[in-house]
Amino acid sequence: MRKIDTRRFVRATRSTPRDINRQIILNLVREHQPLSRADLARRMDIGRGMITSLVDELLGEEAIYEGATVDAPRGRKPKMLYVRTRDRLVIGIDVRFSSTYLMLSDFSGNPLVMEQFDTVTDPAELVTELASRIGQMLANHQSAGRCEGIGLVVPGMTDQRTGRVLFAPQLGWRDVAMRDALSDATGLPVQIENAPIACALAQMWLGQRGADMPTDFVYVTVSDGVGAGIVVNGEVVRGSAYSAGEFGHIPLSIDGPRCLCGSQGCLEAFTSNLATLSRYLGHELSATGTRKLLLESGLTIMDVIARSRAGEERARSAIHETARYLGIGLAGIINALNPARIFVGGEIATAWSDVEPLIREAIVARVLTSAGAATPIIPEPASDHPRLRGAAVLVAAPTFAAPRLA
Amino acid sequence: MRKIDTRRFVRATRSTPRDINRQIILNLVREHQPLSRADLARRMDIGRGMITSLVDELLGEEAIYEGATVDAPRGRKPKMLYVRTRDRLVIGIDVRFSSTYLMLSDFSGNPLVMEQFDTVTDPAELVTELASRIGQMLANHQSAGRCEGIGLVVPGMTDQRTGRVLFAPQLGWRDVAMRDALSDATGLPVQIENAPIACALAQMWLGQRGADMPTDFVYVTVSDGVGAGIVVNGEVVRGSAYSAGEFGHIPLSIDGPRCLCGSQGCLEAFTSNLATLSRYLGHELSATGTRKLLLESGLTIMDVIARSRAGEERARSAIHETARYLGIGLAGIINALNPARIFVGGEIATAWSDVEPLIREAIVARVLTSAGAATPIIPEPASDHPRLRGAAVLVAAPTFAAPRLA
DNA sequence: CGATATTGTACGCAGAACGAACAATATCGC
DNA sequence: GCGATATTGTTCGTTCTGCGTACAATATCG
Repeated sequence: MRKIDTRRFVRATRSTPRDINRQIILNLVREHQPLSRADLARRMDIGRGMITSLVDELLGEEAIYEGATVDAPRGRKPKMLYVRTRDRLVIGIDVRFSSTYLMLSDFSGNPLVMEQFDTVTDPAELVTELASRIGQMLANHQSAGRCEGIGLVVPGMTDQRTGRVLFAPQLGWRDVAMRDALSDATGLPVQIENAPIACALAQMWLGQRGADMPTDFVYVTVSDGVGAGIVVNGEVVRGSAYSAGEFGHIPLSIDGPRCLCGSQGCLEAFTSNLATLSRYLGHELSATGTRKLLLESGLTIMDVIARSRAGEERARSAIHETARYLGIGLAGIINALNPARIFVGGEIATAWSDVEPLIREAIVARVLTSAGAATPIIPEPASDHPRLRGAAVLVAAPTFAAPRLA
Repeated sequence: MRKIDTRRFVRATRSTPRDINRQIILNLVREHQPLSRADLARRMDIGRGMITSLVDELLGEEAIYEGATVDAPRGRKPKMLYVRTRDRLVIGIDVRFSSTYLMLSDFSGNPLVMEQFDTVTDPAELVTELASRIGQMLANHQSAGRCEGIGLVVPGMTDQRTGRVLFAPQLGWRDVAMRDALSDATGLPVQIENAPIACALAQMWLGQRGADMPTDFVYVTVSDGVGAGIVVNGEVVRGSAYSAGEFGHIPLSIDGPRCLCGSQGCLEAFTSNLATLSRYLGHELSATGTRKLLLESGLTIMDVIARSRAGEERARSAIHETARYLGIGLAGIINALNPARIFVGGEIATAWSDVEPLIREAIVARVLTSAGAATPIIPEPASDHPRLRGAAVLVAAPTFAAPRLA
């Protein structure tokens, strides 16, 4: 039950039903392909004539294509329909603290090439570097299809409307007009998005087909910081000032360790990779000190995970403590939002069999309802490149999204 | 950008544009009345002919009515349109731990009568008592209009679909089919809802007209428990198992005081009325002990607030500590969801001038962004009867809601 | 080889948006 | 006082499009 916003509603016109049904067909084909026209008519409870007309429109726009006629037990054999994704290309970009990742993929997020280079933190220089690499990449794969846009994922708050990065502490960016800069440099449309939200979008649009993706879920990313992409009622939560999902800074223990944000006892101060590392090193977390120490020791979170698996007690205990605190944080999410699923991304996903029981234990101890305590927690390894897949979705999804109405 | 759910979509038919535009007109009149047909045509960017046709339909259904023709500086004088709410009645019911409140109101939530009686915790007996009182109430006000339904608000988790109260700890209810029982006993349609969500709905539909109600806000209720009604993208968050909004049980301090839920250091264990009272009494919070103690002493939270305002130091400090912890909890909400506003309901709203600075201080200390730290926190006194207004909305709002589509 | 089943297309009807013309009702300039 | 102008609300013909029916195409089965 939604209230109509009387200041910015979208009224219906004569072509509204057509737009809606066209989009439904497109999505049905996308998720249940191959489908014949008759299949669509049955699923939509509509005449086959109507389907013919709408499918012709989609075929004309080359949004879908007709495959081979297929065998049937009786009667005329149907011609199957498929969405056209293979030759519609997207550039996905994932800017991270140390490295920037670049991917050329199709509309389904299947990668054609991937590149990686050291992040240039100056925005103008980064745009130049990106534009040159993108030009090269597209030139090398001209035959694969036409590139329809660029999806740029940054570790920070973004404003979709203006295309600006509002604040990205890891890169030292504040109010940078990245979308227009990159768009001007490449001549391609650019979409920008915050990393955890991009991961959530990737799950929403590219998550396991067949099984149904719920309309309420949360994607928690644990890396240098801790963030969340929240999906409620099938839509992403951006917040009124684009800062929703800063999940790392909910309080866990008000007189806990000092957090890099300046506050105290934030979830992030217990469970971020930096927190785990400083716990392992027996060192207090601090903005300058910890990074310096890590740079000197050359130690990464993957090392600690490896040592833990190899049986080193100190590493094991550092990881386990992180898991316990993460479980407490997830319990808070479950009590507050009751999502159908929680995805956990980041390096900790590679040690899942070790940490999962501890996370679950903390959840069971703190979640009010038994249904909530059983919420599936699903790890997503970095090898799936969720951020880059999310970047691709930024460009591809608007084609398939429901029309905004009323 | 919403993804279409390919399993339960709603396809458009020939009458879909009409349904949508009809509903937009209804809402425009509701929120900006009085409006003429020509006003509507301008606001909707549509021909006046179309408006005539749609308005005739609404007039036929008696959803709106035509008022007097009004003066204009030039030309033909317009006939103004108004929504019909005065003679469409609703029974609102608010079941609480000790008392149950009953209200007969119109579709705008304006009360005609209010009653109050001691809560009967046995569901069957309560239904009998309610049915008898409702029958009497409607008989006494037959001339005021027709009653179109009952809105029932309970302190616990509810399932809209089946009309069952899943769990209401204060009443000791578990899986009780309240909707059907009350509907059978009264012959009226019944809607049930959880208390904080009902308060949020009341704000959404009946909040200050003129000023625009944001599409993202949170209503936090602080009474015996602490709960939240969350509104995101203009829709209420119910959660995948109907348990969203249990905000009282997010962790504040993992080795804090024991909470009645069995866990430790929940927000509720710091800021509920029971927590404040036991802090004032210098007593530890416990499920049986605290209630017993309060029953013996006869002390209520309003007493403590009164003593605090009168200058009693121990009361002042108990209230102030509650305010500080509440601020930390609200900071967590702001970091996680970034709502445009937060409403705070419950007895603490009556001491707002005392607690507001402390709440704000805690928020400023813990919220990441300056925009977030400035989030308006708005108290709503119990005298506004938010739960009962929410109950009325449960029945009235579906008439005005946007049609579900795609 | 006709009966039956199924897919996809063609076509006529009807519902509704759209736009233009028109009737109703007022003020203003002269 | 009267025509020019402005504004509101209605009517009506056009056009788009959903919807149902009929039909063509294509296959299997008895």
